Amino acid sequence: MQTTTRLLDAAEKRMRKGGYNAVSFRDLAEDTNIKSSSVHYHFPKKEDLGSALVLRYAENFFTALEEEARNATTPSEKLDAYARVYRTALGDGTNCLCGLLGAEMGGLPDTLANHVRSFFEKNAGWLEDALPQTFSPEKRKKTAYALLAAHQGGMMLSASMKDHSLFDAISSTASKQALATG
Amino acid sequence: MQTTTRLLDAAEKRMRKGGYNAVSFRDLAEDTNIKSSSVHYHFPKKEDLGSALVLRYAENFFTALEEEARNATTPSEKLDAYARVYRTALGDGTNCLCGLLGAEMGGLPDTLANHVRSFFEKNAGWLEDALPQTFSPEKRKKTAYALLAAHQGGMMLSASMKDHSLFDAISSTASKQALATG
DNA sequence: GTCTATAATTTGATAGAC
DNA sequence: GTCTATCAAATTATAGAC
Repeated sequence: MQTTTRLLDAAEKRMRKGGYNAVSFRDLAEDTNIKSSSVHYHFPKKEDLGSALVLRYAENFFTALEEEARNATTPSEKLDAYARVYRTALGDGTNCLCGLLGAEMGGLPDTLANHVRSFFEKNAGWLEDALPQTFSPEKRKKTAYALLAAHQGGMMLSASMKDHSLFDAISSTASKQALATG
Repeated sequence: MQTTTRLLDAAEKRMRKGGYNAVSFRDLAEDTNIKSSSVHYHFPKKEDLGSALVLRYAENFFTALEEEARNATTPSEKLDAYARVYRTALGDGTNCLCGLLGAEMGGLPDTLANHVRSFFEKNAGWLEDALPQTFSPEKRKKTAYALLAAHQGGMMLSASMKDHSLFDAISSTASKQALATG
């Protein structure tokens, strides 16, 4: 496997545990069995590493979402697909990379922060499109952000309480409510 | 004002921007015009500082919640009071301290992590009690965590998108939905 | 692409004087 | 309680050889 990929894998694993400042070039060097100076060859500045990580994460996320929602036709099915992608990302119990970085936003380099905001905006946009066309545009926007907040909050809570079933309960409750209040 | 208090104020301001690892003893020393060695007198280890900070934050939160909900009788009024406390905490646009630390949970000292979990549990407990007694206990628990997730996620999103109105929209949407689906 | 070597800075923490 | 002085370790980053 490509060294760049292995570095991003190691960085994602660490960053999703403790955040941006919990990752060091030396840690990644040890994880991948190279020297920290070699890490700088792949990512000159830490900000470069962070940006690449968020961009890859976002790309993987929306690719998975497209795949998961391929056969979904109703809003309910689409929201289920959305929930499954988050649930898969939760995986072994780590928070969403962008949820974590979003929380640390005030301490991040600008370009990195913008990539994270972009991830949220694209999430909200996808959800808006997934909601019933019978909803007004304003209602769709509000509901989309409510769903995004529920899934981000649910993932953070589930990871921090070490209780995966919490996410499922929160996700299904929020989705059901979103469609019920047509 | 007490030095300990000024230190906690400075630490909270910094930690709510960039997280646990974004706060250093030297930063706090400069903020309060003392030396970093003096900061260690008040908080021997960084973990002590973090724990004291979370405990104070939680205490202030539930004191404010009790006060805000004093005259609330209906579930709707209670949820409004809950939302107002979060909205006040959002204040100038910084995330909830426990929401941020919850996201970083995997990189925190154990005692600190437990204090954060306790904050979430108490939040959920309060919400369970606030919901209509006509709801089943299981439904109250599920709905309580959905509301907690919505407010935590809403605060994170609102702070990171620099859009305060986002929180209001998310909060009111979630509360309305929670009570509508009786 | 990876290495050795190293610089410059930051960080958590302690000893002991006042 | 606060200070000076200091330490050991960690961290981001660069120069130059292979």
